[in-house]
Amino acid sequence: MAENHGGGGREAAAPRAGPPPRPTISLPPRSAYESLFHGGAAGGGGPSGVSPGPLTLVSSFFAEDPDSGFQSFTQLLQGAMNSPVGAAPPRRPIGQEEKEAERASGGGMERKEEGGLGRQNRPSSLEITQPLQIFTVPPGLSPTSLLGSPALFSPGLGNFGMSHQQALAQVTAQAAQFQFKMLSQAEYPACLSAATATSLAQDTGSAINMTPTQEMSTLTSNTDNNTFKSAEGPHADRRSQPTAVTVDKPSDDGYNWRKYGQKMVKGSEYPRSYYRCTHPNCPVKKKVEHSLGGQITEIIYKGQHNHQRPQPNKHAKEGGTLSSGRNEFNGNPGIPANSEPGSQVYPGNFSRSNETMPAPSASKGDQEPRYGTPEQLSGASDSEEVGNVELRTDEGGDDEPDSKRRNISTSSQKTVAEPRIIVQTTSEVDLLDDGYRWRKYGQKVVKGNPHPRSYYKCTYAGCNVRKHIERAPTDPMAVITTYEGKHNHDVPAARNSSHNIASAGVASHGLQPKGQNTISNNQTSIKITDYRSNDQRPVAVLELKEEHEIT
DNA sequence: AGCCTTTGACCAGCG
DNA sequence: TCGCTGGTCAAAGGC
Repeated sequence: MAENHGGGGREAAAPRAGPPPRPTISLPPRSAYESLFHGGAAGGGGPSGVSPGPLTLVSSFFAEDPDSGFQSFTQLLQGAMNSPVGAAPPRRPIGQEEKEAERASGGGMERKEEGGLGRQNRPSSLEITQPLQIFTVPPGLSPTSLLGSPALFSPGLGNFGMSHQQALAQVTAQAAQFQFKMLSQAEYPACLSAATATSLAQDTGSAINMTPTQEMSTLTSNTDNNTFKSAEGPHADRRSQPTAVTVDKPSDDGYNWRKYGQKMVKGSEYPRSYYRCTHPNCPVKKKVEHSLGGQITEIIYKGQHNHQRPQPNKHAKEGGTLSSGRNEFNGNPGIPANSEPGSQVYPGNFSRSNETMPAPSASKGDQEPRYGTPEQLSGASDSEEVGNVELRTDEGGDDEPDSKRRNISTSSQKTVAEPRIIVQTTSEVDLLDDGYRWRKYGQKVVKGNPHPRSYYKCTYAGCNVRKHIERAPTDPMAVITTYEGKHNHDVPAARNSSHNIASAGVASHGLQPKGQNTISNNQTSIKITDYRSNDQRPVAVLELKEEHEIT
């Protein structure tokens, strides 16, 4: 094994400064999510006539579910804080998180069902019919101030200290969790592990327009604290056992990969291998970090497969691994060809057989869902894998450091028990692609938020539309996008026609800021978006518009 | 023969 | 400009 791939000692493995612990998002009971997506009459149909105040509207947006213990947005947030699922307090001091993680680690990575995963009744319909909610911010109240206002997110319920970023993180986390629960409980046996559910969700993602994958990350972030309790039930005991990653064939994810490089990376004691999909013209690559023992410590996927997963050939040379079931979770998780760009991290416990994780299948339609059959689900459960899933976002640019931090924190500190699988897109711009072309002209790090807020200008000549993007401190996939101005041109054809499915996906979900064209120059549109969805569709969107007169 | 891995070298981005 | 670093190339060899 080449130690220093680059040779010449160029890749000195100087230990990197301790990474900031990963922020975690605690999750509320799923009912909150149902509230979110089943917003009833008040929010569902959109207010007609009188435009309600932000708080009113948002509250109605998140309420109305009879099953929900939370009747308002505020309560939703409150629920997040008190959620037994997200046992970790929302804004727990970082140090405490680590301590808890250590403590839990010592206790054996136990994961038990707690408070709801797989237990609560689920509505049968997973369809998100909630239209994009838009409300008008009264003049004089800027979106920023609105978002930053404790009153918006925690009126009267004791959460006044919460910043909008924190609230955003929680909201998105809740939305994500909602998805997961919906799927794992409504669609799958209670014993279905999180990863399994994810896989299934991915298979069914087109139908339900969302997948739980992202919330897995969220859930897994709790896993770091070992607060995530899987629905494994009797298998929980097994989880308490140290789970060494035994995925020694990182390419066994259903796709064919060719290794094209390996090198030591700074900050990691393990070599990193580079693979690319062997399918012609498929841009997908993945990076795999191994421990010296061959255990995978991290897998980072980048790009989207533009083809279906190769049909399994049980008589092929890899039949041995196939016979035990591929580690589908290792497959480019949820990166079907038509998924929007985005990034997810899928750290998780790999089963002892390392091949049992069902994975999202890129294939749909006529192709039988290999990865989602009840048989597989049971198999997955029996194999004790999954359940420990942490979804993190990782985009090329700004989040790269975060990825590295995770790498250190989990791989080094948690040994190699939980490889993280990351799906990485190429850039923040891609992630937030709205069809237009943007040039980044600045970014700024805001105190309290490890993710810089980035500023973009429309590159079209004469167009002065700008947008800036801010990520929730706890979850970079939770994004606040603020548009300023109105495009004086159409969406560039190239982007429209072929850029990526992201645009289409976003557009189809109301994220494509079509409204932008209707936004006057003196209008600001803010979107709070959680892109954490396996098909890269937003799982939660809150759009605010600020209109103010030009005097 | 074709595909894969290995591995030294090169390149580009960034501070 | 320079050094560091991550990512990639491509020749060589193995299966």
